[in-house]
Amino acid sequence: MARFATPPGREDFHEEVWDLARSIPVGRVSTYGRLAALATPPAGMDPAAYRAFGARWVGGAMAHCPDDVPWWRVINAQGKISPRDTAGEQRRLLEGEGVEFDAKGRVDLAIHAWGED
DNA sequence: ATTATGACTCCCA
DNA sequence: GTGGGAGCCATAA
Repeated sequence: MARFATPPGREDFHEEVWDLARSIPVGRVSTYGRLAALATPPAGMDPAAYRAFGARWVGGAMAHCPDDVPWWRVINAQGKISPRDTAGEQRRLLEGEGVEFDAKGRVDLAIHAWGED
């Protein structure tokens, strides 16, 4: 499996991402791209490439994160839960924290989004 | 060395 | 608002 979670020489990138994830308050959510933007991008990498793949690396980091990391508070830029086996459980966890989903199963990022403010 | 794929995002029809 | 394609990194086969 392509655990695409490692930018060139940035195994600690995971730790930074995990730390950012731990910084997400209860009842708030963030996106892969947002966390990637907050994390330190690999030097010399094209911003466009990082924008696109940084988000994937964040996803990869979440894929095998420690148990103390609130991976369920990380969703995609569409405000939806990324297709995954435990997507239903993720939604349940978020709802348990007070995060509201609309009829389309989407989170209102304007209210619950976190990462910059 | 080449091909396929991935917890993504952006752009355009 | 929805849907499909491109982007361009690293890992696995």
